[in-house]
Amino acid sequence: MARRATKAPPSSRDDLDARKAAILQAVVNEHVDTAQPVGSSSVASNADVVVSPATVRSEMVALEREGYLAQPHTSAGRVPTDKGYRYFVDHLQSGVLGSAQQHQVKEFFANVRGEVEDVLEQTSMLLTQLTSYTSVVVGAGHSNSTVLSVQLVNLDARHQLLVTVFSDGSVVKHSIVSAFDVKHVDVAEASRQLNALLIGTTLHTRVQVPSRADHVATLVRDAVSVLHAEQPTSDGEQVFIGGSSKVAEVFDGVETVRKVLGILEQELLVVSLVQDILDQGLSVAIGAETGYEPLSSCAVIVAPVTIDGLPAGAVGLLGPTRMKYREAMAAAQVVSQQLTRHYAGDDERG
Amino acid sequence: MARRATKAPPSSRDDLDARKAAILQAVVNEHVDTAQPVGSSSVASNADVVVSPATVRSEMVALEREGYLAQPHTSAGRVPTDKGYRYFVDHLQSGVLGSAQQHQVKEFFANVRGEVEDVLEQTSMLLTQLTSYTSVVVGAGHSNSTVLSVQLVNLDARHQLLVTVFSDGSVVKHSIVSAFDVKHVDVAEASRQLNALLIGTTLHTRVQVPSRADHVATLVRDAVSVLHAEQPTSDGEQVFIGGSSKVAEVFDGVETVRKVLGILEQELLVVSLVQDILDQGLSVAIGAETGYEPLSSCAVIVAPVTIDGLPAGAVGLLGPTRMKYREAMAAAQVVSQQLTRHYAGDDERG
DNA sequence: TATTAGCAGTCAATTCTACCGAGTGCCAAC
DNA sequence: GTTGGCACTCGGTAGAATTGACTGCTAATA
Repeated sequence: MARRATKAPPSSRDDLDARKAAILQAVVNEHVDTAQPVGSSSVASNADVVVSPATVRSEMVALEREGYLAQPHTSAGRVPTDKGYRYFVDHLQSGVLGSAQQHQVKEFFANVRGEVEDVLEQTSMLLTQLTSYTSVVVGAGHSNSTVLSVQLVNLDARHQLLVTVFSDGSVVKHSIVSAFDVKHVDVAEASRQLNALLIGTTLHTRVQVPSRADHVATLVRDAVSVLHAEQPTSDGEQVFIGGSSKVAEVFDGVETVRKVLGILEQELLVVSLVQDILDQGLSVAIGAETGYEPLSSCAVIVAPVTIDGLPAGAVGLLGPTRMKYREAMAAAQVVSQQLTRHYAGDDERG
Repeated sequence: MARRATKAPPSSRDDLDARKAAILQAVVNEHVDTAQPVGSSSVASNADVVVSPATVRSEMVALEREGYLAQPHTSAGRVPTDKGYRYFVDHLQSGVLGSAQQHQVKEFFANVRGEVEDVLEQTSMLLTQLTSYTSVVVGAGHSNSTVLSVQLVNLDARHQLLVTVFSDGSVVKHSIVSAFDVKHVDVAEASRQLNALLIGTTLHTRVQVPSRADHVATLVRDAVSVLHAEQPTSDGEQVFIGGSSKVAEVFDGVETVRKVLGILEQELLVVSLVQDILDQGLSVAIGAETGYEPLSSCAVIVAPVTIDGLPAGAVGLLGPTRMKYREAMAAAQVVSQQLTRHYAGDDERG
């Protein structure tokens, strides 16, 4: 077990000597291409590997023992494990987008207009087009935004609608059911008071609500509480998922397809999946790293989007562990950067 | 071809005598259950068919000639064609929901609160739970609604947000990019004028915009045009799709799954699919009747939702042509009725 | 000592064959 | 018109044989 290294010492626990690394990379590249287990001879024919198949074989035995490769069955080639992909990704020199794709991205961001929601949704489609993987775009919640305006509107005597505009350009509505018939003048007055109370605050800000028992005060209290109640569930993040049909293209087993779609259906879960990966400081989660068993054969690539240096969402790509990491990561990165720049107060505002 | 009928005359072009009908129904029922071609003997053992397999066989030959059944290959049983399913559906005595499911629906509608969007989304989940099929809920556009309130909000000097509240409780926002720096007082004044102009109108109403060249008038013109521009694309309908992962459960071929998911991704297309079926006065579209080739092995069940007698959306279910029509149609019908009742000005307002 | 060629062994995938059996169409009998 | 009987068809399955892409091991080599 404890063999002494001669030239390139496997310095610590997670480093392979140059030859093993080259072999591992060859295996990953080949397997991503063909979806088949790869054998020693095809590795040996790789330009970066200058030894014979026999040597490759003995190295592969070592790589398997160390958990980077696995063998589906005795007389088959090797397949990368999650750990193998992890090593591959960690030692990947970041790629660049093909020029056609770069052009496509440029063109896209030069031409998008409209509401943030539309831009984000279209961005997700763009990502899917670029990579052929399912994409996710998460828009930030308005927890950092301040209130620009609130307005109470009478739907009928018992039902009011609270419309709040935030500084990030998002608009939310909340309906209020009153226990008493509300007069128009009261709504107008409550609206006025709410504006005075809330403009400039965030959802976190504690505000002093009137404690009187009259109709207007009750309306104001109800409005504030319904607005601030939004907190716990979700911060109003928006999720846009593009190309879920790619799931059926990219995974083989129907069972896998079902499980992955089942995850994608739950938007809150997708948000926290992306968030968790970012929180761990990762840009890729492979297999079990995603934290969700149904995604054990998936890899998720994420890239944060910021506005004025603050986190403001993320873009993501979901594919099989056997995915084209270099290209996909490049795409995610470029798009997230462009998106960041697009909202850097530059010109357009959603 | 022109055979004279003795007892139950096949009155016109689309009617089968009682025996053929019984056989067709038996085939459909069996096939829906087993997903296998159905043979003469298993049909003959059905309680509603009182003849021998040999007789069944000769009838099945006739049914095949008339296009109700098909034979995958010579020595296999029969499978219903789209036409066969169509006959089956047309002559289906409407079923009722199981009591457990009825209870579930009651409970659901007794407890839902909140914004229309949330209710509709949850309704779609309910439908999926009830039937195990993918469900679609389409919320009406606000083409019939009147404007309750409009408000212009300054995001910054060059960007304004137009927030419009409709009588159906929906809120839409539109962003406006100004060619000049806008003062707050101008925004307030424009807001006032817009309210005077638009309250009570629908999106179809022609309004008289000021033709002056000053900043306020320009803002008002921009706001009106951006609001009315919404028309052509979509009426602001909302689509909620639940249980798209069921697609992978219910269809066998990965290719079919991909095609169907590809359709479901295009929300506008889903809206018009549902709308087309309703416009044809149908409640079920089978195979080619859907009008979309990728859905050729699908059936779509729809049921309209009304508010005050006016169409206000629809619920739908998408499954394989080989689907449990009775149960699914019952579910769609019950849910659409409950939804209609729920918004019949009863108590809660979204 | 590291590398390599050679070789025997393993095992999934493929092909072939035979066969079974579900189901048909036809026909003669009822 | 209905039925039982019968020969026929043909997809699906099961088993055996074959293939071939691998491996691990070992002995020779640099």
